[in-house]
Amino acid sequence: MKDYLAARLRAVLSDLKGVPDGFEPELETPAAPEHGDLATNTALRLAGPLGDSPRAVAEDLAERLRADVDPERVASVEVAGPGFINFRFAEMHLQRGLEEILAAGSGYGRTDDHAGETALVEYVSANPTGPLTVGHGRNAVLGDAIANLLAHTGYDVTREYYFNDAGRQMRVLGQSVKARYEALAAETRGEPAPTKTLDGAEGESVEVPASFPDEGYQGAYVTDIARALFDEHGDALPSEEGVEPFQKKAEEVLFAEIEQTLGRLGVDGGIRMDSFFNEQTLYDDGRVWEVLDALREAGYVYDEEGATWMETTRTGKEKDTVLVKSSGEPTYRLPDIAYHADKFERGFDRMVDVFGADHIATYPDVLSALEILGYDPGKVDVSIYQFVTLVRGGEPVKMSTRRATYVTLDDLIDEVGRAVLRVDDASGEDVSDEEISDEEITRAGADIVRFFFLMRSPSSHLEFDLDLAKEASDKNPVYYLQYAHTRIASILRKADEVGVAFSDAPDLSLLTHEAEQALIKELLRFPDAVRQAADAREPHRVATYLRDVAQAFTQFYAHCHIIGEERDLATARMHLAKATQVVLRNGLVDILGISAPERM
RNA sequence: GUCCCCGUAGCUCAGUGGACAGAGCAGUGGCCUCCUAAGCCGCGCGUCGCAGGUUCGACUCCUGCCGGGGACGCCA
Repeated sequence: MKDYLAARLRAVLSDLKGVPDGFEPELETPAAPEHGDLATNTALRLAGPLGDSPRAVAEDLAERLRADVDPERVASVEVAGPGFINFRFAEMHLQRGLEEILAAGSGYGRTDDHAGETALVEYVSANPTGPLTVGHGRNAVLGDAIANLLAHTGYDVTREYYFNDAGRQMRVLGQSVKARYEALAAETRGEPAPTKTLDGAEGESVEVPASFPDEGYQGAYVTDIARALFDEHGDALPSEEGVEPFQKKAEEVLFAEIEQTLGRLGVDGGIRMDSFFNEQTLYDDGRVWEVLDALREAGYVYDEEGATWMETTRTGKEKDTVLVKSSGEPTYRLPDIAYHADKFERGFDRMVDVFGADHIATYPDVLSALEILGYDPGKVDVSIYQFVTLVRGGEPVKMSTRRATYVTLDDLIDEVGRAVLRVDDASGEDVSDEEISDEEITRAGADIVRFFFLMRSPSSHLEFDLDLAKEASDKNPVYYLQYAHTRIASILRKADEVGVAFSDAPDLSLLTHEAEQALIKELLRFPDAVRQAADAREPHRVATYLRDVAQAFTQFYAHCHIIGEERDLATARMHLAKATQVVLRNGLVDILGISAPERM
């Protein structure tokens, strides 16, 4: 409808003299229902250029539009306030819209705005140095939902995970595992293992093997990996030579864990990446050096103090940036540039990077380097999200990966899932009436975790209130949406039992109640809501929208019955309920990645 | 010091330059012989951090300041 009215406005405006070139009419859904179903500010914006008062321009435009517009779609065109033009939908438009929703089914909400275009969404991208934490969770869920949104606007989407298994971090991890392994081997031989003390969590001291790196990873998982190696190989692994076998085993174990965690974090197999891109390949095939040469040829690179620098002062930064250290080893920025160049070479029309706020200072370098290399940085969107604070009992939980004071995503899913299903945390015993499986805990936990990550704007610091998340009550906002879906499922089951059936030709004109009309209008906004969320890369807009849908539905539910009503009315209302279910399901499952249960 | 994000109801947060600023929770008052009350209907709740500016119109854009968080490395 928005598109239709925008087209009619453009047509009417083309008859007028003095309209600025490239003028695009704007249409919005007014906050107050008495201002109609859609409104435009066109007259206000054109009053100046046309040299007339806004009211007069509005009256003129409204007059022309009334003659132009299809009366089966638009019931009224009125001028109001300082010069707004308010449109009211015709009943026939609502009926047809409802039919379209039901006909489209799981395809409703999708548009072909970007049909034929490809997009790459890069997210998670955590190096395998430990389990995924709550912080990674926001990245993973946000990236996944953004990828879903882009797919809904027609993009052919590739989901990619970028990692580096050859850098300093991984070497330190390998050393950490090796130290634990050697201590384990010594202990088994009954030899004393020398130890030393490091700073651990919250100012406490931690005793570690003497060979443990000062910057080593203190998490228990490191010892688990060492133990696994010891169980496999005994103390046969060379203790004097390199860390390769330890690093390799750690990577293998941790990557398997990461994939498993991602697999839990969503409906239908969870988050599944299409591709894992190893930074190391950029070294192996020399691409890193090709990029450096190209930047040098373009005149943006110089050598000083044994290091190689990029003149980022020429691209708007305070300082120049080191690309290659005096050790001959590139900083991470150079492979980042090469990686993005590779994305361009693969021919994507649109590239989205989902990064935490700590990357905010680095990506401008990558974008300006790309521009220097002749790529269009406008094709890259960097979606920055702010950090997550986990709040338990009103107090923030402090986290550090290295010192092992993190909360893993797995633990978060488990803790929340167990709590809402009332499985006793300590014993794992069900304290509810029914047997509860691990799958159910995962689903319940993941639904809530995903929703909490997706209900806020990415630019907003996210306060994850564990106590609220663990409440299986109306306080927990995700249930409001799921409950509306469940309720519809329940009604449709019941209606079937008493013999109210869907019809090929329902009389939808019977849906005249205020609550019915409001609900239909809400449902018809879905494609536009998806489009706006996709364009902004902001999934929380879908969550906000779905809340409005659920609310419109429960109001309809409170006022309008199905069972017990006259047959034709009952049938028409069933169709409306079904259409609502379609929207809730498509939004929850296909975009937010949250389950839409049949029963609760 | 420079840069980025945030500052909206008691709390957590929505709010595409528009018409009297919204939701949930918390508070409070009603509503289950009726398709799940995980619900519905009321009530109260605001110097939209402060001060300027742009605009017919600013919570929204610009500048400055104040407060909270983060980034500024030959770490990733």
